[in-house]
Amino acid sequence: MGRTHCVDENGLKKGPWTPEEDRILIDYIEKRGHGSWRALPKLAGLNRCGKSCRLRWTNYLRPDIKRGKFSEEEEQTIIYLHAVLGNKWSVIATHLPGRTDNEIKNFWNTHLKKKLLQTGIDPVTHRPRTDLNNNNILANLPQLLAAAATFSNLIMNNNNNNNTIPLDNALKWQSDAAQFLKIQLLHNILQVLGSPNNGSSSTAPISMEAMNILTRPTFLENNSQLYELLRMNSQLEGDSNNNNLPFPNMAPHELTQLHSNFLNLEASNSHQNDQLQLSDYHPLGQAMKESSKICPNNINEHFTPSPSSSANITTSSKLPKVIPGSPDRQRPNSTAQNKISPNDHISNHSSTSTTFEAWGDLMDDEASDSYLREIIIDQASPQSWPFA
DNA sequence: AACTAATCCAACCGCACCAGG
DNA sequence: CCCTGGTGCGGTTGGATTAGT
Repeated sequence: MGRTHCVDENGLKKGPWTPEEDRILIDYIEKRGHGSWRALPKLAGLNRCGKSCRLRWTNYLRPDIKRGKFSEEEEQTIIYLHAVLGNKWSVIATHLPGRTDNEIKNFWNTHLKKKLLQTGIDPVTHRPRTDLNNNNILANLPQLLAAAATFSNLIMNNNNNNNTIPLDNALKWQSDAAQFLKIQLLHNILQVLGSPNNGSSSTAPISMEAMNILTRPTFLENNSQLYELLRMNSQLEGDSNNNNLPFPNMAPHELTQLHSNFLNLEASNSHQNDQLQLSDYHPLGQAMKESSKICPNNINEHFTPSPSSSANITTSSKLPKVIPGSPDRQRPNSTAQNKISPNDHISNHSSTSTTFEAWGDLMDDEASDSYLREIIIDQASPQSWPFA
């Protein structure tokens, strides 16, 4: 694996290491230590550059390197730390004994990135994906639904298992994430319903199907604020008679307020006063916080978000705790409880009707909308919200 | 069985940082 | 302060392997 055998301009070998070269390098370092990497190859009798030797040792030959698959715990730690630190692989590696930065980086790029994307999370920002525009929202809704459903189901499962005490923070985090996804779904649906130039020729049928779901008594009961937002949207579209929606008696100023509230949802992701911090939700983060109390410089030294990292975690909020999002990692007992199976929606449910039904089911979940209501209702004053 | 596409991952590249002179 | 060598780090490459047709 790796590169072909070749020789650079100085006659030094490049490419994959042979077992013999490995043995020479190990023998030398075990006896004398690596010392100066530049001098090592000559002293050890290797026709390699020092850099190549260092890389081979640190990424592969070191005796304390752990091989094999990453555990679930390691996965979650990586995603958590990536959200906090960005692509600081070496720092992340210091929290995963036996794993190298290179290995973690590769694992991230080949597995975790995709996993997060599948669950509707942007792997760069660690927020729900924002690359879903009016034209492709319908195609992507199933994924977002699957993500939200997965979050919800995980919460349910954990609650049912009386597992909440050690996982309280993590569950809250997940709950927040699920609610956040719902807000995003609403936002996206409103876009579809409300945009006259959404590029879709199926606007009217979608609206009707959506309305069928949204007018369910249970949905209405549990999500009245959402419903009013939809009504408002309908009115903005010119449906002044609100033929499709109830609550026909809402005063114009109330509509204006609702509109304003909704815009506030989208307005900003920067000025947050009551932010939740990742460190409040992940055990590692809590440990770090404790550590920083003992040694105040510690946390800055090790956990200053990279300027290039858009995660900017200490100023963002409500990042979802990592969950086993890929279908093959679903908990066995979660399948039966799934109102929406991720598999179903990703692979089977292509109709908008099914999508909206699923969304309706999700939003009907009585345990899931209080936060949503709170957000919508409380939007009277400008408040930051991680809506990208 | 043969071919192609997708995935994996060791290794390389180039830049940045730091310490010593 | 500047220069230079050594090292660390993040991004990228490309051959090997695996999966799919």
